[in-house]
Amino acid sequence: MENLFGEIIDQETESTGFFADVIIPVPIPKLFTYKIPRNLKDEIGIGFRVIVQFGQKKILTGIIGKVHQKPPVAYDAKPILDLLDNHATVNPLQIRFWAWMAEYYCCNIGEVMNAALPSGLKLSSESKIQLNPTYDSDTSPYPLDDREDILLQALANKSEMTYDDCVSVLGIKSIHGIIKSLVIKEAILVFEQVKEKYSPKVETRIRLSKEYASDKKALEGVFQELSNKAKQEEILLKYLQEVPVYKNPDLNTKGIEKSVFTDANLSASSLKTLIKNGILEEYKLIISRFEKEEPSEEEIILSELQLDAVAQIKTQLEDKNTLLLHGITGSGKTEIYITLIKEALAGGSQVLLLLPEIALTTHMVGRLRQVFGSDMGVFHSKYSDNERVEVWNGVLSGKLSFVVGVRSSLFLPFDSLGLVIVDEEHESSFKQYEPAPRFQARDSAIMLAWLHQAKTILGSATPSFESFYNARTGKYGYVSLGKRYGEAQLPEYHLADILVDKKKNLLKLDFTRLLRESIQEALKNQEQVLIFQNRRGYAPYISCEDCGWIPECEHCDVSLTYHQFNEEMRCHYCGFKEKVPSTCPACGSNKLSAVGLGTERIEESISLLFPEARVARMDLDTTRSKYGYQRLLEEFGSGNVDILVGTQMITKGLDFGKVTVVGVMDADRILFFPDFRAGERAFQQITQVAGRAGRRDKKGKVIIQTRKPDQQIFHQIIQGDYKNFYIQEMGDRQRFFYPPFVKIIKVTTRHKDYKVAERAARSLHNLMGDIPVKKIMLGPEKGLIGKIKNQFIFESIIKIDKAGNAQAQFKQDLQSLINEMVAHKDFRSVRFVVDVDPY
DNA sequence: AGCACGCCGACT
DNA sequence: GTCGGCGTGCTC
Repeated sequence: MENLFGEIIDQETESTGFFADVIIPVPIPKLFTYKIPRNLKDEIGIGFRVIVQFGQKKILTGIIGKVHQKPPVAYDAKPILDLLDNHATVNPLQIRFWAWMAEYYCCNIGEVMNAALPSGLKLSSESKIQLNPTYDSDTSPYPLDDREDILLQALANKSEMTYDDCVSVLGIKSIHGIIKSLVIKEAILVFEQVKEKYSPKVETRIRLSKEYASDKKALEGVFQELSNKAKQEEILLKYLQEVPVYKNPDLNTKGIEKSVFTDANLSASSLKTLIKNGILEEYKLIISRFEKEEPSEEEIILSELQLDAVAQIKTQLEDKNTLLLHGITGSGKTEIYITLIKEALAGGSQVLLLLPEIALTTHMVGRLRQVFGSDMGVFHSKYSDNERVEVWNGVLSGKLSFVVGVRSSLFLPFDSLGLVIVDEEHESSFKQYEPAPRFQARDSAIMLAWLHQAKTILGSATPSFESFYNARTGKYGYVSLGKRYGEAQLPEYHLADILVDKKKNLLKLDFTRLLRESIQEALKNQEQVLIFQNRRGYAPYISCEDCGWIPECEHCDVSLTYHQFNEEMRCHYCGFKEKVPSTCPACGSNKLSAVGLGTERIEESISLLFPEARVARMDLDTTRSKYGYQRLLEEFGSGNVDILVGTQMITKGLDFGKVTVVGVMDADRILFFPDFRAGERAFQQITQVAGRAGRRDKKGKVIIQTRKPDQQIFHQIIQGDYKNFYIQEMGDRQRFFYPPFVKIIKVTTRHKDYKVAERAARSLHNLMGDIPVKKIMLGPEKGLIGKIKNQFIFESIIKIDKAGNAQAQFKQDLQSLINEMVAHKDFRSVRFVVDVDPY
């Protein structure tokens, strides 16, 4: 600013200038301040999507977090490049929710934004190159080398190329230097192409041109002209048949889908001619990806028990914000939910129902769809991005005031929630582990409800200890639904001792005699059987019978999982795979055998033991596709399958009357998992899968295979004695300082060098010890899996006093410790991950 | 997280 | 000699 005049002007623009603190989807713990161009000043506000440049070249979508007039002092703010919408995409309540989540779960708000916005609402930018129009190879003073020449010639045929295109044209991977050199030689230009990813679904429709639609005479004239053009006449007749415009000219506005003609095998070229001659016209209509369905008028009839529960829920929610609805499987929770949802909607509030992923394809959603029709949004993890954006926009526009969805539906743009329901609240899949934000959706839902001054209902047949504890201490309301709905009775449990059968030589392919006989009987009676084993694949690993050699992953500290179907061994942590060797690489023996049990192997065993039975398997591998799960369910429901083998998945939502036998292959595998929650989970999983047995007219049979049948937990499961199990386990939790008596934070340290990882973990651990907060620290220890993807892993567990703000205090100090550590030159490349309430 | 800048080994 | 490895510093 050399002249005075310029300086004055500059100061004036600065003092009256507007700035925006923008949330950027990058893991950096702050907002970034951009200048708001004068012409956008009046159109912009909190929650608007904007395009900004970040760094040298990246173009990103940001969300306005704050608008102010304070110019930054230390740097020059870049301008906001553009505004994407004329409305806020994210509301202020959401921004508060993001900020809370970032703080509570120790991550950056940008990471929350990344998880929250469907990627269809985030622009992507891609670097592309084009020919410099002023470039002329004949007059250019710079000679090109071979590669540059090849690239330039490839570019001559196209208007633009991406970096990836260049890589494939040249067949080498480092193209940056070549591009840079071409830019210097003024042969090409580099630019950033920004594209909106969401595209609405468009339907091509056909209608009569205006002049014929309302004018019968004119239309008759057309028919006369077409009298010798049979194909065109046929099309026109077809149209009039579908859309009787002469009866009601208004019908013409919507016309019909173009596909009607092609489906009827009418000539496409004649249709084209009619359009060209202006008799018909073609137009595009933006349509919804979701089919319209009318809500039913049907009245929900509640049993006396259910009515009573609804009344209790309402009374208790008068002075409690959160309530636990404890109802065993099949106790009719769905109807209770429907009643409460209807009432909340009638009062003008929005409603969110969270379900675990695997429960989302089951009959409950079907039932809700029947009742609420397309007024209900469904938010799936298997939905495409476009579908997600449509649900988002549906909520934003107020068209959808009720959404059923997985944990990420917490982020939808609700502005007036009245009720949040978390069903199957004990499910561990409500916790997100990777990537950040590592949030617990059930807990976050309670926070979200609080922000909206809404009520939360947690539903479960086997509540998490946290929730049950909160209910018993009066923090939450509590309503219990004791009886099974209808006539169904509790199943009959049997413990089958694997070791005893093995000694007596009665164990065949891992099936005890009791289980085999029970299956046989069910098959005879044409009843169905469920076999539960919470491990997919064929077998956990392969081992050499002679020397005990076990194949391990080269990059991770785990054994490779054996997949029989392609004779491959795979690492479930990094994806490394290898063919099964024919002989043991350690001793040369050819006695390599699979050890352990996966669903795939059980399926195989069943077809050997019961060759006449029709077997199916339900696990992650057989339900990957969008409708895979549903297809299997239908198959089983229709009776085309006698025995269904599966993981966790079969414990949810299977609601068929013909299952009389449920087998738990290996209860010990759940029970002896090295984790304080193992008992709780075993109780939940076994109870859940047992709940699938026996309905209406017949008592079911549940056979639990174990090597230690005399454990108390089995008797509590058999009695359905959740409360006593709880009281006993809680004694241990209190004695050994586990949740819900303390808050747990897990700090993971990762580095490719074992020594560095260990030293960094130790240093941080010691520093954490000095944080003045009441706590117990464990570790740092080598992770349960000591190495993943060539990174060595150490973990510290910190159990923090629940009282006061000890946890908040600790997290704050921890953050600055980590910053200190990372600033130290020895630990610069060490990764520290904080997981709050890791479970 | 990406990405640019900057300083040391094995190759046309 | 250079290409290209990844250490380190920054992003409004």
